Amino acid sequence: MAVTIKDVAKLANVAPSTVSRVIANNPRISEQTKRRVREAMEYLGYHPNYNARSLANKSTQTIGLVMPSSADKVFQNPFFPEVLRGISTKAHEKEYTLYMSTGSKEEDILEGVMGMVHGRRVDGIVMLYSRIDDKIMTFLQEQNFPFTVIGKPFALPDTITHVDNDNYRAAKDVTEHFIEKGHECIAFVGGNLDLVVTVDRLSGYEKALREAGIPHNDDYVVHVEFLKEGGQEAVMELFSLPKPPTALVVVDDLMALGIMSKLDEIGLSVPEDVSIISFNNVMLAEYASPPLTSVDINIFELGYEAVNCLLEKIADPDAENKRVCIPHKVVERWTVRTQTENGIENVK
Amino acid sequence: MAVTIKDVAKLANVAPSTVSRVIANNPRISEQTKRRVREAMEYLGYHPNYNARSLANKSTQTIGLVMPSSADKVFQNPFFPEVLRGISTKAHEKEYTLYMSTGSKEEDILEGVMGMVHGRRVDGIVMLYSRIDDKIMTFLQEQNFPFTVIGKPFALPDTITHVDNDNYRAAKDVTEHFIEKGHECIAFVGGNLDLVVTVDRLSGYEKALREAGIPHNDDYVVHVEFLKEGGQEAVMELFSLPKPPTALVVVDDLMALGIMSKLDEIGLSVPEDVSIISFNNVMLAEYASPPLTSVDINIFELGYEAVNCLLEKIADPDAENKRVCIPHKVVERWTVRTQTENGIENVK
DNA sequence: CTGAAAGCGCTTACAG
DNA sequence: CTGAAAGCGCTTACAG
Repeated sequence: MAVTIKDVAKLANVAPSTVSRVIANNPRISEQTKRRVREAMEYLGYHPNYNARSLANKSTQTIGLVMPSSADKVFQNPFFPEVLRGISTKAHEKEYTLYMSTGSKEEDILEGVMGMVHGRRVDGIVMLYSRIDDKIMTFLQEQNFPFTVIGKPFALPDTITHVDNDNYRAAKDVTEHFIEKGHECIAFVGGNLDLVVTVDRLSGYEKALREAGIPHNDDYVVHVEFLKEGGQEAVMELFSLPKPPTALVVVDDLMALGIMSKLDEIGLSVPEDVSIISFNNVMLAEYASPPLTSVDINIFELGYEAVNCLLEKIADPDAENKRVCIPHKVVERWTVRTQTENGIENVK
Repeated sequence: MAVTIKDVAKLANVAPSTVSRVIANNPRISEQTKRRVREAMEYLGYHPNYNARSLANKSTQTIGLVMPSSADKVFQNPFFPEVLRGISTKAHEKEYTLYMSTGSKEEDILEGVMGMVHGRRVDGIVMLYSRIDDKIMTFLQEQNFPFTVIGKPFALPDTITHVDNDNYRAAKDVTEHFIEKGHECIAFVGGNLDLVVTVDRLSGYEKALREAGIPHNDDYVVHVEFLKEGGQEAVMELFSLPKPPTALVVVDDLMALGIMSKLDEIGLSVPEDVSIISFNNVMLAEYASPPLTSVDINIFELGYEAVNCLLEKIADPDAENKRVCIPHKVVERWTVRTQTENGIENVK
């Protein structure tokens, strides 16, 4: 069997409890015995058994991650590696480790999450997405288990600590940007309406139009599954309209790529015929042709802060729930042009 | 405190050991008491504590994942969500859960892995990449800890169970495909030479050339970091050559996208001026303009099989190490054309 | 500053 | 078919 605290204790001529204390670096142990014990640990190649530790002190030093269903198209979005990077970074800093949900149906994932919390496998959970009426979120809240969500919880956002962008504001900015450039036929291509981020961005878009006195046109709002296939559908719908839009607010970079590829196919060019701004500013945006103007939502930061908040919550479960807002910034590249009565004026 | 096996035992009027047995569905317990115990569990809302269980029976039902450094560009490759999907699927089937490495320097990751194995946090590990002289792989092997790698271990591949494509063959196929189409100036754009996959594909490429009697040209082999930036560098190098290539074997789809975008910039068109075949057949390949001809390496399957093998290994640690080879298939789209003395013949 | 003891919540021979 | 007991490897009051 592996070497245990007892073996170390014996060799160092102390009690197991003393060994435990030097592991915890308890200040009440003399430097001398600490040294002796440490030598023994070194010599024997001792490593603590985390299961035993967790069982004894009721803390696991690990946080659970709830991803969207791996069957879901969203899962493929480069958003996830990037949030993961943020999450992983903060977790590593604080010496927490990561536990991942599995399963491809919501039921299965929920079961897994129940296992995490009831089985005491994790100290807290971060949800990497936020959708309306999510059973997992509901469960976590019922259990009063420490958790944090990336995105805005739809119901009772004040009850749940979350980190999000101001997606309403961001979409409004983007839409206003188009308006300033002279566009009036501005369409919104949204993703799954279950995703809170979609509804927030849609309201921002609508608000900007209203403020500018541009009548809302139902035909200009289309919702498709995230990702590229969706982009293509969107093009079919929008550009068979009698009066197609000249500018597109697209909720996701990948979708925008899909749109651009389809546009190309039907002989329309970006930005000459249609301008596009999308969201996320994923690496790919820069390498599209032409490079995509996109809203950088600081994905890394979203992940980083989400575990930061979670850790605070674990340390003090009764602390007030908070909302942290990660700033966004539109990164201008080459998919927006000024709209004039007839034809190209300049490309910006 | 949470409800434990003792509470259930008391309510059901049996010994804790009996409860434990009905949880394990031990056939020696009568159906009657099983029912009684289950009712008690249901009534009390009992859930087993996994830490206690793991401690007692020395098995965690979880597998550890070693990802490349999150700081590494490779991490962003859509390859990873897709392997993860395969991994997650098989793990879920067998009721295993997933544990993830964190950290961005190799040192840190190694430390994390040491924690996993020594701390008995996982029953086995799958490495999601394979690079030359990898400390983590060496460690795992020294410890004789059950693990499996996706890709081919560089040293002593017979000693380590792994699942891989026949990358040598695949690259050879692709190169021969170009040769059949009349190309002679065929370049190879590889990734990081530390990655075993790069060296395998390079040899396949070289072999095909040799067999066809095409002299090897050092200038036609360039290595850059995976992903898009790399693609752009590659273009600069290759197309400032006195005699630039007419066909490109590109080791990764994203890199190919970068290449295409750069080619576009300098006024060369695909496939008219240069043909491209890349690897992975990631979703994006289909939506490039023009859609990329790419080698589908069955990423999902790689992940799925990797955990399958791992589970076998955990069940029988002394079983022979094996290599499973996942088939590949080139998916023809629109980036390859037949090369003639002068100009376009047909696009295929 | 250190030790003896109890306990964390399970599982698993051993007995009957 | 079921129970009593020991044990998995730690931690943490309690005492001194």
